[in-house]
Amino acid sequence: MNLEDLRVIKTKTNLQSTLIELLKEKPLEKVTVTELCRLSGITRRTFYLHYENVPKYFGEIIEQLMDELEQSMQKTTNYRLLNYQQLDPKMIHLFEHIYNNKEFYQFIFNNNSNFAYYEMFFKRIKRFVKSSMESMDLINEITDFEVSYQANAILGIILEWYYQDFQKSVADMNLILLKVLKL
Amino acid sequence: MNLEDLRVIKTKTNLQSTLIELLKEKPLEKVTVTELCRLSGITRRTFYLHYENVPKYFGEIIEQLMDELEQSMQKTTNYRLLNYQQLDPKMIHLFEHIYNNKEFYQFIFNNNSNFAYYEMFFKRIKRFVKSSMESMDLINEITDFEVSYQANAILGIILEWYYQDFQKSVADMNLILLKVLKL
DNA sequence: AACTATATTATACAAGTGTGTAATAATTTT
DNA sequence: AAAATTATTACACACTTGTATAATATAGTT
Repeated sequence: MNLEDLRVIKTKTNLQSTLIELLKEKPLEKVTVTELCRLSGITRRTFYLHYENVPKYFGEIIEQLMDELEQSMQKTTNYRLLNYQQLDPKMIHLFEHIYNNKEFYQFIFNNNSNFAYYEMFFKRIKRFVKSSMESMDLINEITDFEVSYQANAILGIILEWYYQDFQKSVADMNLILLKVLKL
Repeated sequence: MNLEDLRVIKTKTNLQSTLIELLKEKPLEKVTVTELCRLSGITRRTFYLHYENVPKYFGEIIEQLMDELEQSMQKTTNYRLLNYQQLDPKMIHLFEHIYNNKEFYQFIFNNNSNFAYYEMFFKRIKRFVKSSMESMDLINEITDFEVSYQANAILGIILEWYYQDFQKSVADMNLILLKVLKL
């Protein structure tokens, strides 16, 4: 038995590319299932066979982005997030990934966006922060509150970057994070 | 000329109380304008004369909640958020307010929620953190990045509290915040 | 109390939503 | 290559949405 039917793959890739195209013209909340399907050349019925609605569907695309985010962060396996003393240039990968995918992160932080997207982001950062903390501090137990605190703090910086329209360079963001962690 | 017509006040209070009632039965995304208006005894046309749609309308109610939040925080004007040395019992007002309005905060953090609600929350916490930081540190300039970092960090703790279904007591949360800020 | 302003209603319409059913077509399995 | 499986289609249905228009009712103003 195959993992995915060829037909399914075809419909899904069709849908995804037309959605990406549509999002260059209009915000997500203006994309209707009807239009998406008409442009993709598939029936609405088929869409609903796979997904609930447009925002939930977009959530799947965001999950793909989050996989890439995680890979970016894992490039810096041995980097210690809270080791303020030395600036590791590898650390730059997090902000680099975000900058390279600005458009998607703008959808996540957009006013009409779904909170679920933010949560996906949050969860991945938490995972990264947790392993960073654990590799640093082998003595004490790290609580979920500490992890959520640190992870969401970093997200706060990223949010601020977004609010300032990604004016700051990736290198600047790197320094800002280090400075703020030291605080 | 009056600030608000009596008729307007009547429709708005009607709508609000029926919405609150409806939200005890079903999630926000299942509330339709049609049902809301039928139960409120007003026409759909009237609803659209005042609001855009149900989620945006609910945003107005959240703004009211945010006003209450800000009042709670202002009760502790002289409390210094980052003064780790002494635990001020007044500080409890923040978590107290959240606990007393659990149901609303569950709507904000809910998976199908609008990111706009989170942002409203974030903005208020930022304002509080900014003034706290400014009253502490009169020498250095405080950047927006530092404020967003601290504010969202606190929101991270609140989010974790929500994930753990508000099991921890208000007093516990108070201690957790202090401990984590000291970290 | 009469006049003016405007909020609300009644009604209608084109469009989109989510779901059901049976027929058809493409893919996988044997 | 034939059979079995299942994704997709075609069509239909009740429902919701957002907007338009004219009539009505209710408030505020003089």
